[in-house]
Amino acid sequence: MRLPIPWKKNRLPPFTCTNHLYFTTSNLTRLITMLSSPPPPPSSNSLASTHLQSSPQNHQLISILEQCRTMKELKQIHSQMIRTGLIRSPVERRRLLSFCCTQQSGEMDYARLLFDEMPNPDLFDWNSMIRGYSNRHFPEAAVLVYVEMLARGFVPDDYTFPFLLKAFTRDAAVELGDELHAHALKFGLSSNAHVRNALIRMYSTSGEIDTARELFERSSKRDAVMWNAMISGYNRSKQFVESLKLFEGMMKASVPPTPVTYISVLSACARSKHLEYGARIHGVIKESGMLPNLKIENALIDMYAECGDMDEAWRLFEGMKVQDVISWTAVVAGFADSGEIDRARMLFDQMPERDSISWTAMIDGYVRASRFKEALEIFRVMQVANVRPDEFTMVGVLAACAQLGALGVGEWMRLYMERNKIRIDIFVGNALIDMYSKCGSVERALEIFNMMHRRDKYTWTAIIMGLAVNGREEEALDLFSKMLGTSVRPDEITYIGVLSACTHAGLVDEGREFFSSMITEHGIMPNVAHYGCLVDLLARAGQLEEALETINNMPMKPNSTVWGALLGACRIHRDVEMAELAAEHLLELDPENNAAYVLLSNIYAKCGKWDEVRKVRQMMMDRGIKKTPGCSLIEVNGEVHEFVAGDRSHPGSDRIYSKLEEMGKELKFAGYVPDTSEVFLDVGEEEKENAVYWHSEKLAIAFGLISLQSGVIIRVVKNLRMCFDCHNAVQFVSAVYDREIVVRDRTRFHHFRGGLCSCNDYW
DNA sequence: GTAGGGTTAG
Repeated sequence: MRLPIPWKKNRLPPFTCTNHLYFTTSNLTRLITMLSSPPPPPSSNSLASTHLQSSPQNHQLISILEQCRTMKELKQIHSQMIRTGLIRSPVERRRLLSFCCTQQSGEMDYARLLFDEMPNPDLFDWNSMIRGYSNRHFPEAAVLVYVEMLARGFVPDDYTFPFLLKAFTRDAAVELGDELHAHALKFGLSSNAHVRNALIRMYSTSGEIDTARELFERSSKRDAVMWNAMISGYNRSKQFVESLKLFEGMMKASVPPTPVTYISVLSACARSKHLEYGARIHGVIKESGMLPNLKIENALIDMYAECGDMDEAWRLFEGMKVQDVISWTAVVAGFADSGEIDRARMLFDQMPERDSISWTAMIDGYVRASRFKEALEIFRVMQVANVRPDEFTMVGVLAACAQLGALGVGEWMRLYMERNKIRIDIFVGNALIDMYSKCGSVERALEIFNMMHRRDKYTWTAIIMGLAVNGREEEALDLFSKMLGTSVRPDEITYIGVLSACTHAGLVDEGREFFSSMITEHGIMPNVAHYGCLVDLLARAGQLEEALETINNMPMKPNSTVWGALLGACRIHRDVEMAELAAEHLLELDPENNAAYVLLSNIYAKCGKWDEVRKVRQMMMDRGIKKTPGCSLIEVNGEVHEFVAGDRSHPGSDRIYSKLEEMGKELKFAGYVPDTSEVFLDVGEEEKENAVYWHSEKLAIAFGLISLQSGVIIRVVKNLRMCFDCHNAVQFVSAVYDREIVVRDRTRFHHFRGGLCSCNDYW
């Protein structure tokens, strides 16, 4: 079939007029051919139905049908219609079908049954079916009906495509968009404004914003709706500057903006944090006489809140005659974002009505405020309130699980999603990979990665990072080279993952190579974090001088992470002189950095320089600097337990400490010697032993040994780096108690099994 | 006798 399609050749190759194979090879066409069948015989009951309709009983039924509100009522009416024979009237049948397809309460399964019973469905009925599936967000089902319709010899009209395309998700738009566009052209419908706007929307959904723009440009008449469609298309592709430019163009073309125009433009200002422009638009809106208007006011509140002007957002909110759930959510999210999380919570509790978006905004607020347990707690309350979480919600709670290292809760979330039919879309998939990686369950992370159909740079970055910190550096680098074979490009964060893989594995040469190919091959200029990785890589591998040289030659000012990396390596390599230099720079940049003091004193202590240790301690006291207390989390039965060193606040404390004592004996029997070289205090040997005995991770592990069945992996999350003694002790525990233990510390994972650690003592 | 554009969250 050759199609007379006037279209630019280089832009849309699959259906330009030169490609006449298109319709014969496509999936849709194959389906259409497969389904093609002779049309059903014409109905023979039209006369009868005319006769039936006139009975008084049927008149009554028809008027009840007109007022019908629920499916239950509809089904009753339907059965009566069958009894009286009214069902044979095509008009009344159609009314039943329309109800199912267009009403909120309508059911598409029932619609399909009705439709299949229709002797002669016409184009209106086919459109109704398509519209019904579309409204319920079943694009695939809508397309199938469309295909069936073509196979039965019907020709779509200018209603068909807007209905069909309305529900298109990104996947559907990518897969079928071009082909359906070709159909619209073939049927001569593409110049219809409704069809064209539907196509513009569809292309901006599939990411082909330039194609959308081309449709827009090629239109002879552009009304406000078309401008709006194009502006929101740019919003959808996150090209906010283009949205604003287009709005300017609309003004120049003297097309009067509608409320929707302003809502879209304000959204563009909000998301690009363009407060000044937003405020100007605010002025224009005031003059337009469109206010008060709930939706515009909501957009204004959102714009001010996102741009950080909470005073103005709050003023607007308070001045509103009516507020809806969107207005409330915008201020709650605004306060949460600006750091006033408790105020946000207070408002949240006052909300007259909360939907899943409001709950999600609150959950995300807690996550951003690093209050992860509260994020999980409010998710629980959300379920009590019987509000159904969606994909967005799950991303938030999974992030909380990731930070807490709460694998059990994370697993529960995944089951929950399965049971509640929450899809693993690309965002949820990425969040799951991150959660599993940060909980040390890299196998599960890989499972998710492998089942994802679509992967973006965040997907690849998450899995590369996950493998890198879990001691599977080679696989991380393998996946990175696989990533380079796809169309997804790495960004600066991906390279942090790649470089940390090299650091953890001590792959100095490879790391150097990646560092330079990042610049030469991908045009990514290294930032201070990349230099931090490079310094870490060199220093940890013992090339301290070279690391220092790198710092001195950096094109930007080194930050505390960079000096911290050098200082940390000095601890491993016991280089006091270099440590002093690094600490000096570090404290100059960040005088409050308690980790620097602690590291320096650790190094002095290791080298037996007790006078120096005392000096550092004195300095800390003089300056009022306190060591961040070590803190370890362990999850048991879905509850996260928290321990700090020497902690006795846990209800099971007595049992934990006696377990700890027993552990000490067992470990010593197996050859473990406490390594007190890093103890911060200059005290007697016995006290030092106690000091390391009571480190938070040992408490958490003792608790894990008591409360978790044998065979269950003990997983602990620690806020600081593990000390040498704990690392050594846990290796012994894994052998003596035959337990797999996973500890996530500040920088990486340690998987202990059979007396060995996945980090090969290189951390 | 049906329809097109929009806002709050990752």
